[in-house]
Amino acid sequence: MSEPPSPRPGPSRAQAEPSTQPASRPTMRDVAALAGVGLKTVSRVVNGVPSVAPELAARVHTAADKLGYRPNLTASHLRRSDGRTATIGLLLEDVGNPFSAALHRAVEDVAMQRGVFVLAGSLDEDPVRERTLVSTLIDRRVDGLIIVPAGTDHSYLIQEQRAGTAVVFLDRQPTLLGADAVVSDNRDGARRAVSHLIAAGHRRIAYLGDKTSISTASDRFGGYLEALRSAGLDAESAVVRHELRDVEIAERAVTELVRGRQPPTAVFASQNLVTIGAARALAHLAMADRTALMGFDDFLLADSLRPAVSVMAQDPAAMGRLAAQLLFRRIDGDDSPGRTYVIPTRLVARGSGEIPPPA
Amino acid sequence: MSEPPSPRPGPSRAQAEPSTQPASRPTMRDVAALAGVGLKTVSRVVNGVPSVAPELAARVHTAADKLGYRPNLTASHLRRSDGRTATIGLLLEDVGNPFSAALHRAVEDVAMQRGVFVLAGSLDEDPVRERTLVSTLIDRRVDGLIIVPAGTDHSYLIQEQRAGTAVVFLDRQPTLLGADAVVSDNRDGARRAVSHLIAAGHRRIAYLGDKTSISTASDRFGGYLEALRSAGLDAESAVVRHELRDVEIAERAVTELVRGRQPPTAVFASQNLVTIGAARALAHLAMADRTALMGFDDFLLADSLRPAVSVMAQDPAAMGRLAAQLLFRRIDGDDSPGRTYVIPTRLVARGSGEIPPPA
DNA sequence: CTGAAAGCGCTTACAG
DNA sequence: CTGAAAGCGCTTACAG
Repeated sequence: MSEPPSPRPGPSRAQAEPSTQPASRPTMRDVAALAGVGLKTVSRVVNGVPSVAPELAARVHTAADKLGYRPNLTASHLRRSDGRTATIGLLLEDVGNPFSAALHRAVEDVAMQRGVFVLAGSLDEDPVRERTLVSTLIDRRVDGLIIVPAGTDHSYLIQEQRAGTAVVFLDRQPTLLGADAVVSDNRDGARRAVSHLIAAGHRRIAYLGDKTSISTASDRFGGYLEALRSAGLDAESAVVRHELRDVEIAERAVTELVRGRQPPTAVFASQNLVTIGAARALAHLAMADRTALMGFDDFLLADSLRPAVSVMAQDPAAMGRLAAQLLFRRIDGDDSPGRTYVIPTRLVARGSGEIPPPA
Repeated sequence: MSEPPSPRPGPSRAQAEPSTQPASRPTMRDVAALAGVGLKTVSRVVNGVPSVAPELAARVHTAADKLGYRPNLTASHLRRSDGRTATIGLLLEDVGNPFSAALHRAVEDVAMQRGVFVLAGSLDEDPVRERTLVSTLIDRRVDGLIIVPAGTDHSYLIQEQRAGTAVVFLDRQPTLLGADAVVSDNRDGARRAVSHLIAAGHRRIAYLGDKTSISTASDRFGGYLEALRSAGLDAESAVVRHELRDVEIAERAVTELVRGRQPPTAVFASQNLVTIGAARALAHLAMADRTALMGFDDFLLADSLRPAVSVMAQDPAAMGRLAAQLLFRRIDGDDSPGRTYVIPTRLVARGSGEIPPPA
């Protein structure tokens, strides 16, 4: 209970001026008063308008520094004629997952170049959360919105577009709404991945995927089926497992399949976590060198596993960058019809996808 | 050149009302006029104040729906007596890297519970960028700031704290500033990791680390030295490599060391990317089963490499959560002296760290 | 070149 | 319970 070094006023001060109430920030008026100039002159100096007498400008700067003045951007945005907040919203699946994080960084880089900040949020595949977060971002008057959608009805955004809020979809297409979208070539990428396995001689190729309500998952499944059909394989009796949401579930699914009566000789995993689960299951069963594995979407350390995992790599940096560029084009006034931009995937052969079927 | 379905007025319209100018959003005044009530009544209804006659409230709701009214939160924040924007700033090393992304998600979860949004930015270890981004976040009047600092002088934040902006440091301590900080037990964690290697019988233990200007790196180096000394090992002649910023550089450094005249029997890597580089180098040299490896900070798939990589795991979720909780405590008025909170690390033995030295 | 008035969309403080 | 006036911190539109 030692006495603090600085003097502590009694409770009477706490009532008149509670200690939780910090000193408020100086405003332009304060600066103007101290500098002995008009409010508008301070505004000009702060905004770098050149037509101010050097002597006045100097006085303003001195006063501003003395008071520790910082302009209030939210007030300035409110009054500005363009009504811009220099803020965009970015709704991702989960800011903490690697794919979302890569998208985020790419968007940030484009936005920061324009002095625009990013309000990011995680949707966790929840359509209700999508609508809630879109709503509060609109209420904050973001200039635009980049959305990796969780829902399957985006007609609620029509009025927002009309009201002047730019909207771009990322990774997944909008539904019931015309808007720009940037997506991977999910269907074709999956088709090429599976064709790669077929070319190595495989006939029993299992599909392991996420829930089909996610459009990318169903597109990739479509590509899988297409590859089977165009090779004359029986797509009807193919081994298919949907709804694999995480590593453990995927691992169990693969373990079951491989231990089953007619184990697949190759596995196509439609997504990162599923690929990792599959690799893990094959390793545990000591089948990793005998069962081929192709994953959709690359991941860190895929090249360090044994065998190294072959994938159809997406390009999240290119996707995020393009989405941001499209958004700013819209914000700058482009009102052409919404378009979908497809970013190609790339086959990365590392070993697991090149394992031949048993002779 | 086909005619668009909707009528297109000529250039005269384009001048009076350019097509890039979207319809502006309705305001409270518009709603009040349509509902035939006062402005303040609309405000009450929008803010859920109960003392409004049900009949009036219904008229307001009808009018608001009809116009597609959305409240302008930035205007409301500007006028509100507490001056809060319900926004916090989060400055990370890089929103795209896994550790930063995990911190981000944890902060988001705490913030969203309070209806607070997060403006995130990447500093890329650049002190200038730190000051620039802090400045613009202050100008946007964020309620608080969570910073993974890049700089080594934070005295510039003293006036911001005084002006009422809450500041919490994350992962690294502030310098020349009193503020809350949430950090891992870097020094002690490193000491325990290296002691773990010593207990396995190692005497030549290499240190591989990031640049020493990063406080966490120097703390971990300190723990490494402490472990050597307390085991009576010669810290002076220890094999030490700093400035390893990425996987490739670390990989080269380890390759050189292991091929050298007195190769280490164990390696302590102070950071994720360095650990991965070390694992990769040992694998390529076919020394992974003969050279022990301990990393600081866990990473995805560490358990799937062969041998699986032992680490001192940090808890980014707990770190981010606590930082956010502390920030909101400050925002709510806590003005006690800044404190440092240390989150313990946990030794995860997976194999690589338990390899004994050659007999 | 400079500044007083009006207003961005809302809440506060105050009458009725 | 309801609303007209004033004002948050700034920019716009307009005089001087």
